[in-house]
Amino acid sequence: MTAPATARSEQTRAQIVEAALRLFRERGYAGTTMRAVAEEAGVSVGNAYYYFRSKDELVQGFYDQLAADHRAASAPVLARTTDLGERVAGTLNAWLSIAEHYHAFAGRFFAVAAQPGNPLSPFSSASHAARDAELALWDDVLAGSSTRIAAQLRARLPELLWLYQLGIVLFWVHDSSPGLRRTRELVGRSAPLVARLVRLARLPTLGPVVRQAADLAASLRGS
Amino acid sequence: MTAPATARSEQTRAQIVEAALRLFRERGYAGTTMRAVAEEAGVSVGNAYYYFRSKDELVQGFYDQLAADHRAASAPVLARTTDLGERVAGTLNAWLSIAEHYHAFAGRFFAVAAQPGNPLSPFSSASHAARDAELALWDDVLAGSSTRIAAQLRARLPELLWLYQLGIVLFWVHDSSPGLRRTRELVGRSAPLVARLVRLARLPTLGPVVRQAADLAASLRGS
DNA sequence: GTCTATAGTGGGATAGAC
DNA sequence: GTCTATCCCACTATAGAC
Repeated sequence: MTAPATARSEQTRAQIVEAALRLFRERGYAGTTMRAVAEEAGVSVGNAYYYFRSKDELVQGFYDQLAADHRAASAPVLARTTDLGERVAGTLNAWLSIAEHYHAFAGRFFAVAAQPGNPLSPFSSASHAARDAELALWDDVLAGSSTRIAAQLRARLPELLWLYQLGIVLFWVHDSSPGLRRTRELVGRSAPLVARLVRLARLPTLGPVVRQAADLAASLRGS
Repeated sequence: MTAPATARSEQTRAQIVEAALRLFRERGYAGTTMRAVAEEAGVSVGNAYYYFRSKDELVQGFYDQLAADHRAASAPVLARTTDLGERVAGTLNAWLSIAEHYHAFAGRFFAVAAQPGNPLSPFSSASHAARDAELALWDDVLAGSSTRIAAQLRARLPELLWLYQLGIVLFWVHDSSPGLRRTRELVGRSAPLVARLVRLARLPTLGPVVRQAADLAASLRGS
């Protein structure tokens, strides 16, 4: 992070991000120049680069904002029900609602974020704050549910659900159906399935598979 | 495709792709300029753009070549064994072997390919030839195996395995371990698990889950 | 440490002549 | 199909104001 802590710089930084997001929405990512962002924010180009090393990095603001909003938007559902399927679906739908506005340029954004080595990658250490927040959210989803979970699985599950979320996001990015109907449908169908699988994992017959899967999940760490 | 059919243009096109891939390997994607590609191929910049609408689109050549090579590289394993786990692992390892050379710039490449609307997206209609080839390959993997497969699942399975492959590729792209050890390990651990799950799907207890999962897979089509 | 202004480089992409 | 010339913009450099 290039984060200086003074109130003054915080404000300038926020202005720039805000201007950028507004222009991205209006003109798309490619159609928005750094000159335009700087002008819209009322700062010089050099100053914009003082806060963000590249145009790509401007979307970090979007990234951060999204992670914070997600938790807030999920709170109501998590307070309302203890059914795991509903909690999972609700958490994903909350994300879809807050991200909806940015669907048009999210593709470009996630393409940038998907690059290894890019600080915006969800796997990079620069994103670890946002990732940790999401993992904590998924832990809450589990903690408040009435479903009993196989012990082997419990520790790994927030991470697996986060990966599941990334899959949904990937689908969402490519979804051009009106009103994002297809993504909503995918959430509606997959969330109960996920909940069912978590429940099934307690079956003795499935012990070995679950163990194998848990080992696999463990070996994914530290990428 | 922008494909004119004359022998002359075919050749020019091939020259450009060849030059591009060589330079990508040597200098990486960002380090390779269109000017350099054109010069290396012995054509003008404008001419390079006549064949490829953007620098991104240049990697289509890589994409096509990879898909074709994959089938060829998989043939030996598929001829050698009928064990599903080994066939799956072998097919994935074959891909890793041929793609190894390009690992350094593959990240950039797949980031581009992940953009919706981009003709390089594995889900785009422009890539349907390469995708169909991969699906056919996965169908062969299943067809030549000794594992009996739940009927409901059989038709969807090539597609699901292709998605599984995309997941592996995504991991590979972010894998910076020496010799790509971690991806190899992931394949070694996950392939038997996949085979086991396919086998388990025949259990009567799992009927409903499998049906639900198959429905889900069916609803994914047509993205 | 925060910011402006300005001038410059390099490279992706395009227009239009041939 | 191919070229040359040109445009545009991300990004850098610099010098200085507060």
